[in-house]
Amino acid sequence: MVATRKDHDLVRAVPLLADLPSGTVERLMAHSITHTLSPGTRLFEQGEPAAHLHIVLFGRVGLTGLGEDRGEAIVEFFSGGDVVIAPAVILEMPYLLSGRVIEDSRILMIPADDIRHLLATDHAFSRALTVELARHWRLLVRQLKDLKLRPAGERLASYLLTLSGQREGWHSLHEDRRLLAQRLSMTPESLSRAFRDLRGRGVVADGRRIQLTDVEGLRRYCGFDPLS
Amino acid sequence: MVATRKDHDLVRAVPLLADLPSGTVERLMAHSITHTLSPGTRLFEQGEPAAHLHIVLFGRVGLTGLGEDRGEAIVEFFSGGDVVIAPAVILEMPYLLSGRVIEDSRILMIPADDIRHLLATDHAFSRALTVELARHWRLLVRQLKDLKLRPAGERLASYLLTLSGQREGWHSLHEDRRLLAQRLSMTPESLSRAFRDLRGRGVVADGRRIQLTDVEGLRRYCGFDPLS
DNA sequence: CGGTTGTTTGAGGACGTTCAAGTACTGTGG
DNA sequence: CCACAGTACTTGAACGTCCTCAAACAACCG
Repeated sequence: MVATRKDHDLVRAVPLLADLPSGTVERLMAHSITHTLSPGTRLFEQGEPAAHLHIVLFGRVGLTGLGEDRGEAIVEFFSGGDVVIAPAVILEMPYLLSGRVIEDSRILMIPADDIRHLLATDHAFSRALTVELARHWRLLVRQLKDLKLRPAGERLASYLLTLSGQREGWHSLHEDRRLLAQRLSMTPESLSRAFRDLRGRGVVADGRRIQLTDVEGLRRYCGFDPLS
Repeated sequence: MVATRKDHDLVRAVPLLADLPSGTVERLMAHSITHTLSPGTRLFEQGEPAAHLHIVLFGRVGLTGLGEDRGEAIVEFFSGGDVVIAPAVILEMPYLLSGRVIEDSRILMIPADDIRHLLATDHAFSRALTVELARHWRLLVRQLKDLKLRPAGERLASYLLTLSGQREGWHSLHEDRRLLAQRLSMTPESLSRAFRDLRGRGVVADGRRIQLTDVEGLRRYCGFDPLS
C-alpha cells in the first residue's frame, strides 16, 4: 500500500514524471496510494467522477467501453509507465471508459486535485502531460482508422506487425485471445478464423506464441503504415 | 492572406489562445498565415510532416483517413475556434490524417516551430493545449465506443442527439449526407435507410433539415450517454 | 433541355456474428 | 495415476447487418 523503495524507482521511470524535480515528485507521492492488484480488479467505472490519476508501474490494464447490453469493448491496453486516463482527471469530468486490471499489476494512484494543481503550477509537468496526451491521441486515431478502413483480418495483421516491431521470428501475445479479440473489435471465433487465414501469409500461431516469417508480405496485405 | 482586424477578433476567441498575453499572440500572428479557402482544398496530407498548426477561425474542416484502396473515412469535423491537429505538431511526427476544407473557411496557420517553442516557454499555453487535447481525446473515445458497440442506426440517432443538444424541434445538419455517412462509417445508402428507420422514432428528415419529436425515445433507442 | 449531383430503393452478396459442438490443455481431488 | 471439471480455443452452419451494384428519381444549373 505504501510506496516502497522499489516503487520509487518505478515512479522515476514513468515518462510523465521523469523530468520533474524530485521535490515535486515527493509531494505527489505523499498523497498517493500504491496498490498491487490482481486480474479482474476494477480500477474505475465508466460514468463515475475521476478521483485519481492511475499510473501503471508494472503489469497490464485494459480500458473498456460498456455498451447497454452489448457487453464490453476494449479500447486500449496500458502497461508499465503508462498513464491510464488523464483527460477525465484534467477536465474534472466522468470517465468515458472503465479500467480493469488484466495482469498482476502495481498501480500508482495520485489524487486528481494534486494533478490539477500541478498542471496549473508546474510548467514541466504540463508540458509532459501535453506530450503524453498527444501520444494517446495518435493511438486512438490509428485505431479509428483501422476500424473504419480495414476488415478484421487486416486489423489482426496490423496488430501483429506493431506488436513485433515488424521483426520476423517468434513473439508473444501480451494477452489471451478473448481479450485480443475484444481489442480488435471482433469475436473470439472471428479472431480464430483470422489467424487461420493468416497461416497462408507467414503467421504461425501456437497459443500465445506467434511466429512471423514474411513481414514484407504482411505489410503488403494490410497496407501497413509505419507512421507512429 | 495577411491577418485583418476581423481576423484578430476571431483569433482572440479561439479557446487555445484566449488566455495568452496579447504580446504573445502578436508574436504568434507575426509568423502566421491566414487563408480563406474553398471546399475541397487540402490543408495537409496524411504522411507528410506537420509544418503548421491549423486553427479554424470560421467554416468547417474534415479530418479524413485514407485507406489503401478503400477510399477515405472521416474521423471528425472541426469548425470555428477548433485546433485541427495538434499532436503531429507537438511530436514532430507525420500526420496520421488528411485535412480537407468542406465549407468556405478562414484558416489560421501558425508555424510548427513557433508552437513548439511556445509550448516549451509558456506555461499558460501549455496548459491550454493540454485541455484542448483532453477534449479531443474524449471526442475520439466517444467515436471508438460508437463504432465498437453500436450498429449504424444507433450511431445516427446518437449523432442527432448530440447535434441537437437533445432538444426537440428543427435542427440543421452541418454537412451533406455523403460526408455525414463517411463520418458515421457507413455508405450513403445505409445512411438513407437509417433515416428511414428512424422515421418511426420521431425523426423527420428533409434534406439537411431535421426535426426531432421524441428525444426521450431516441435516447432509449441508442442508449445515449449524456457524458461529455 | 440535358447534364450533374444528391438521395432513395431494391436485389444480391460478403463479412462477421451467433449458436452449437467439439477438441485440447490445465489443475484438482480421489 | 486417472477421472473430472473448467477454461481456452477451434470449427461448422445459419443468420444478420451492412456493402456493392444498379436503377430510378428529384433538384439544380448551365
